[in-house]
Amino acid sequence: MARKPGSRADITGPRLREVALRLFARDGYAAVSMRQIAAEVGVQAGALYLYTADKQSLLFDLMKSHMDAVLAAWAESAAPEGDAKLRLEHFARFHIRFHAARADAVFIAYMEMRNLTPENFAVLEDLRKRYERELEAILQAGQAEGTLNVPDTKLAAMALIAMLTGVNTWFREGGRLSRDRVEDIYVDMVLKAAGAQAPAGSGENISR
Amino acid sequence: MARKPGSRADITGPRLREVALRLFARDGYAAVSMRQIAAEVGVQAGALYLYTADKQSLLFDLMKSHMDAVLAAWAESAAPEGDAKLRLEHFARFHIRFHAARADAVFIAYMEMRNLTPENFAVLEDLRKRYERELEAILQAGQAEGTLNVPDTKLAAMALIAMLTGVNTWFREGGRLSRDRVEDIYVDMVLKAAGAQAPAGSGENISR
DNA sequence: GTCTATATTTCGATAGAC
DNA sequence: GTCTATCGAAATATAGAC
Repeated sequence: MARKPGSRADITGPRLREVALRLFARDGYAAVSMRQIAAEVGVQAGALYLYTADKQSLLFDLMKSHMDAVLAAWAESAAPEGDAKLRLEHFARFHIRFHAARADAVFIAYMEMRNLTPENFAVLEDLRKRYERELEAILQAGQAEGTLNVPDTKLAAMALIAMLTGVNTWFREGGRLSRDRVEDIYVDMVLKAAGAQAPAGSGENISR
Repeated sequence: MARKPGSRADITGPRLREVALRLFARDGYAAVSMRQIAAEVGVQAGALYLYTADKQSLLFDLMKSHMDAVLAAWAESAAPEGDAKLRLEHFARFHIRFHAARADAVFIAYMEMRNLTPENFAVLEDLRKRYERELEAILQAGQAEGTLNVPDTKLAAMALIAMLTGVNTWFREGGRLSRDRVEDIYVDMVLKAAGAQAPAGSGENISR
């Protein structure tokens, strides 16, 4: 079986990124070798260096692309204005849905921070904080309005994001609860944790 | 400077474990070499194998010891009986305090699961679930009493633990908020998220 | 653009001297 | 019990042929 001598740069580039994303998420950056990635892409290890300067740049590009995508999607998410309770619910639903659709990238984005060089770490840290501040602004507005009640907006933002991102650590499609049901339950807990006055009927099971 | 030829097994064993815990937490299991550990312990790499069968056993022992310690400390924590709200507050405070005192072990315990062999993974997974079930039992009791209100006890248990454990990702001694203040804020959010009726005065800042 | 071949390091783990 | 020395495998990355 003769090997293909032709150029396939247009598909090898994207393939490299998608394979690396999957393997880094499954086994961890440090545990995955360039040879493993190359084998799954279908090229030799040396060929990968046509598409990435080195292994570190590959990790950084994946993580930066993810954070850029999160912030861009949030900016385009048609957030409601006014009532902070509605804005908080919108944020929670956005976060859960966006992150559910990109489980591998999410996992890498917060598991592999320590494998970044200091310079790359600083860039990602800044993007992450920018996202946190979006939530914090909602909590501050709610506090000012009196529709939300959190003891400390900065701390609450981190706590709520930790809770929401935690969905990814256990949720599997086809389990006991549907994706929509899980989303509703988390939204309920987030609103309560943020001190939103319980909506009518919240003493019973939430609808659906 | 002559090298010590004598036996120091009594201190090298514990030193190995404490160095490995610190380095695994900082750089990740896969990124730390036995040579690095040996260098910090102050022995040659080969000498480590007198105290551990291999690198995998070293990781597993650290993780299992941690989970055993969590469960033992919880069992001895003098949990109150009766009112589920008080039991939930006790759990939250226990969790934050115990985990704050063992940040490295906590970090490893949930970051390095994927680096365990399947057999070792199963053992740790079981211990982790046992701990989750302690919280779930409290939530179920509160649901039955009517003092707590969560849409799904199993899911709420995971969500609350994710939120509480998240403290470790950002808290540093000497920051804007004291350890006790952070604990109070998290307890407040946990109780609210679990649907505990707000205590008198919770509309203002909590005391302290 | 992809290949083979390889330079260079470093890895986990072991053997045998003392 | 710790050392030196080392095995065999695998790592990242590069050089040069085609």
